[in-house]
Amino acid sequence: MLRTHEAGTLRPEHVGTTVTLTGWVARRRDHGGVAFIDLRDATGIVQVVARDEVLTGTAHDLRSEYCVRVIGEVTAREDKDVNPDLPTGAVDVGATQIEVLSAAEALPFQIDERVTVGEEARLRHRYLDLRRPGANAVGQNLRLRSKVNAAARNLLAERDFVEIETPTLTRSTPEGARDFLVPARLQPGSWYALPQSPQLFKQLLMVAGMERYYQIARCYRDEDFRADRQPEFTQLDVEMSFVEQDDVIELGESIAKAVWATIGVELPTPFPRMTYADAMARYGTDKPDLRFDLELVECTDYFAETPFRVFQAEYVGAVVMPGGTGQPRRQFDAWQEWAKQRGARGLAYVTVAEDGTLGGPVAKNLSEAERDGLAAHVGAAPGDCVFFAAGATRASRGLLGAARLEIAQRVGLIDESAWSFLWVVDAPLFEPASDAVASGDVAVGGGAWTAVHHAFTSPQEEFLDSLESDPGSALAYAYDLVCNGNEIGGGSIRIHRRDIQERVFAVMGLSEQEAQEKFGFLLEAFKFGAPPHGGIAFGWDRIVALLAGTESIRDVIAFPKSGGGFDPLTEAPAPITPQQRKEAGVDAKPEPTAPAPQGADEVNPRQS
RNA sequence: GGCCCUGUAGCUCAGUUGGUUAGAGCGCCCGGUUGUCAGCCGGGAGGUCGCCGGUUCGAGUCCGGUCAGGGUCGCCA
Repeated sequence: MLRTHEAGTLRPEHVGTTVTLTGWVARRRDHGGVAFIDLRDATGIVQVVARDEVLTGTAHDLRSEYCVRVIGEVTAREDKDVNPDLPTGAVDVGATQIEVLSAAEALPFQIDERVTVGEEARLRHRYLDLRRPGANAVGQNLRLRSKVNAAARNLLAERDFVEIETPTLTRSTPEGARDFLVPARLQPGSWYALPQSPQLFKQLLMVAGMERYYQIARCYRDEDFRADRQPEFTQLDVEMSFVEQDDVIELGESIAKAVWATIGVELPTPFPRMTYADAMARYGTDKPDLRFDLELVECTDYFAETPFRVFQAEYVGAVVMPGGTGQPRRQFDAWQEWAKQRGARGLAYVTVAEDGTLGGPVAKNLSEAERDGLAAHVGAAPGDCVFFAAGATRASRGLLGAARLEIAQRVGLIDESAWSFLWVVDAPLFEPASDAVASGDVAVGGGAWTAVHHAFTSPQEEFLDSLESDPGSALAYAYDLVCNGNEIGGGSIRIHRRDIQERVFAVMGLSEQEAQEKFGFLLEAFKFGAPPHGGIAFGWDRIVALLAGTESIRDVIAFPKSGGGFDPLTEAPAPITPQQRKEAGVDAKPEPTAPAPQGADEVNPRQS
């Protein structure tokens, strides 16, 4: 070792010890005859006192972020010189020798944690960003992430789970997003896909009798990137055989418990459960934030006889903004803009004055009876205002659900220190493909119905008889884990019976032949004694971000990409040479007459 | 793909109604300083105002386009 001690660990008990330290020059205060050097390593900072005679040779002009090795004796500081802000503040290291291990040019930004630096600069020189000290620094987030990984691995190892790696060069998996593609040099014209998740492989591992599998798996999806999305991201992926929904949920709770324990939070289990239908009706979303109580109020029946045209709709709902009546007019206008940004026509509102009379543009359109009972029906107090959405059920609830969050933020209803966990269960198995098409999605099959989760999700037993006659009512053994309004995990019990799988494909309009083309290898495997199985996958980046107390998953990824999938550090993606292009077979023309290799003519309509 | 915001020194930002030589703090460079701890003092360097075009006697400032970044909706489990 090049050192005997670590800088941040020195204490008065070390006084008199001769130590050798290594680290970086965090700061230098030169007084002519004596200089004070803050020496930083991963454990913290200690002050090195260097007299003139030590600062010779290259050590003479020590500058910021020089990497150095210091030999010296730990000395106690006089009382007046103690720095209470530093864990090592009661001691100095009196240097007898300073060796420059590596010089540093002037840095593109300061390492000092108190200096704010834009994200682009930090990403371009991520290695310097990671060097920055401080509890909220990215480097600390990575250390936390490592502990979180270990906590999960420990728990899963205790329960005899097997950590298994699956291929990253593979076929497309049926997750529904666009695949990243890799040309196959040895088969020009054929391409690998990077996995969107290890879904099919982990099911194969169940057929293989591994019984309990997990993996901290990198996943790839070629979609437009958002604040919270990276083209490559990480899941804790788990699959188990011979289990029912409750078993997977119990495991999920144990994992959450173990993981949150790394930040000293003890989660009470079991977590509450809510049905998907309930979540949509009461919160307008499948991932409700329950850190505050506010709920949507169903008003369709209340306005059944309404004279107000806008409220003569399939669905009318409301959400109350406590104290909202006091908002200035332009704020109400801003709410309209906010709603329009979300694709709504607007956001109707009614104010409730202190004397109980209703105001706002909508009030006069309502019948007298409707006005009289409205505040009581929606639970609005004097001074509150009520926002309404009317129209298609799903879209209206979505708007109100978003308004609910916006209200909570503006009014300050959210307890930022709270951890609210819940399971959302009983998700529908299918959604109408028209919904999917309307929302820009493309059905996996050509039928009227498409899978909500994925095509291998098991229907609950009581809906087996009505799968074909009433697909829209069928519920699945599918469950999402929600934390503070974030979906941090989700999974399902899978179909292991061939007959049910075929019926589900049929409802989705997927022919035998198409199914064979897409998932033939899985269906083949299922012929040979597939065990009942199910699993769950956790959004690892988001979970670590929650634990680290940061908004952005970029802050918990060592080398994240910025918008457009660009890596400011390596400047990937980059052009390739003509030679690479030739070898990769990118430009290979498919033989029109040759029989298409398995799956080769699958063109995802979304790609065109 | 739609909408909104931003782009000025290495970093973080200011820049008035369109008007002389574009500023500040930090950092950097040089010199000084024997008890500092975001040291202090003196001096200095550093700018294609993202890019292209337009309006104007005159553009960092106004207009059009474009690129990049951020946010948001669409998309995405």
